[in-house]
Amino acid sequence: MVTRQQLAQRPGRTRAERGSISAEQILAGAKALAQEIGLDALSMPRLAAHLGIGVTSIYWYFRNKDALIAALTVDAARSFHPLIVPAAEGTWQDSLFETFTRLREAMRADDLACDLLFMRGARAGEDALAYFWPGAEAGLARMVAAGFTPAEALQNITILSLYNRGCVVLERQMRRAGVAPDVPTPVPADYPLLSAALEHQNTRGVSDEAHAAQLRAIIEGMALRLDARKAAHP
Amino acid sequence: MVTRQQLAQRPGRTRAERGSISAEQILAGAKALAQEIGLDALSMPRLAAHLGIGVTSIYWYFRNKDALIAALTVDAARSFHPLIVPAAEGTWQDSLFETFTRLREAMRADDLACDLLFMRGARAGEDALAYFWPGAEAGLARMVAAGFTPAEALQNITILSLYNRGCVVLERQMRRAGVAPDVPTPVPADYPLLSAALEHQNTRGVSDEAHAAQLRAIIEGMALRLDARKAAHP
DNA sequence: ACCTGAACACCGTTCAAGT
DNA sequence: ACCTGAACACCGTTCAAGT
Repeated sequence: MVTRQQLAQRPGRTRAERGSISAEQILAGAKALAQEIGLDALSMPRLAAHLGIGVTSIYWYFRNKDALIAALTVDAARSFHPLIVPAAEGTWQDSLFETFTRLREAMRADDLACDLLFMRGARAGEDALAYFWPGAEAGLARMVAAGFTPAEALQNITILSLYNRGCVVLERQMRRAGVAPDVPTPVPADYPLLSAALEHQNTRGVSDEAHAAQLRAIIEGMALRLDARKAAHP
Repeated sequence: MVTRQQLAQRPGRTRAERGSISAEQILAGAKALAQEIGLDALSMPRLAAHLGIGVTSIYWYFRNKDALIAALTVDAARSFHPLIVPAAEGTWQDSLFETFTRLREAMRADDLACDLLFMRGARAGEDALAYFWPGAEAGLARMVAAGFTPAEALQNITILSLYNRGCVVLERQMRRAGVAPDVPTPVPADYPLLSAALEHQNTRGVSDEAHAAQLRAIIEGMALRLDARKAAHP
């Protein structure tokens, strides 16, 4: 047990010089510490100790803890924007598949970003949203070239985004709860269809194979709908 | 400002009689209080004051706050299980559409359940999962009768569940952040496709119309995939 | 067996003060 | 202008005690 007084009076802690602290440093320290101990465990005293400064010094750069979290959220959103750019080659189907596979993988590898962007976190803000536009526009262009209207193309992106968000949130919850993803769900024999279907699937997460298959199924459905519309109104 | 001492020493507060407190009462009080002030603001002292008992009395019935939250989560999961039952009549498409429309509406009307089941919350536990099985089995049966394999049918349900979860989480986040859902997203003119598509859509939530259209699009894609497979392997 | 307050180690934030 | 500790109202939890 380390009390707050002990933290502040740690040997080797001297008063920080004027100008020796910056908002960027605090933010970087908060990010590193949150990645280490988890967003829930991040506290102002812990952060101050991590940075070797007084607790209240943080308040000169961030109005309160919410403002600090908001800044972390914007940072997380920004770090994901390069992932939105669709591949230069291939069909619109492949492009969507790759983009959303990449996004899920990145999210799964970054619990902090997950928590900030999807779980408890604040919004990233309009400015962070702007980072996503170039990639989204390029993705839309692909689909419009294939025959979708802009509204249909955006609907496709929205569906895949929301599906992916659902995946990411479910997986994050399971990880947080410490549930092993590959343990099969036991189903009583009263439910023959469920039993049959769950033999090679489970409810505690989405395996890479299942995610890939589901993405492909959704995208194939979009392609078939486009074909059907083209056939109806040639 | 009401201090903890003042809470405990409120006039009219007498020592509760033996057997006058029950786990059910505490749970009901916690649920009501959390619905009123929000899950984040729920604290043991606040709950005790709400129930008119001493703070530490809660600990006789629940090992700690996590256990209390877990019980709330199971309760929330259980209250949703009647919503899973598919309608008795109509196509499998209509049945899926109605079920997931109903679920989203119920979730949007219940912030507490949202927070417990999807956001920060713990898992509901395997026993709560069992409540979903009868409805899921009935839904699977519909689709299998239409020609899907059990695995395909479960994939369909999974896709819609994850899509819906994504919707619900996004909407909860916007509500929490106090963002008005119908304010259109401003897009600079550099992105003509996005601008065109966002004229009748927005990024701050999913309108009822958009949700309905997206559900229908996903389900129609499933139907077309089934047709295509039947045509290929008659 | 059941209910309790005192006590403890935390937390976020304000404020008056140092440099 | 920037950095600080003391102080305050919280929080979750333990513990020894009441009934």
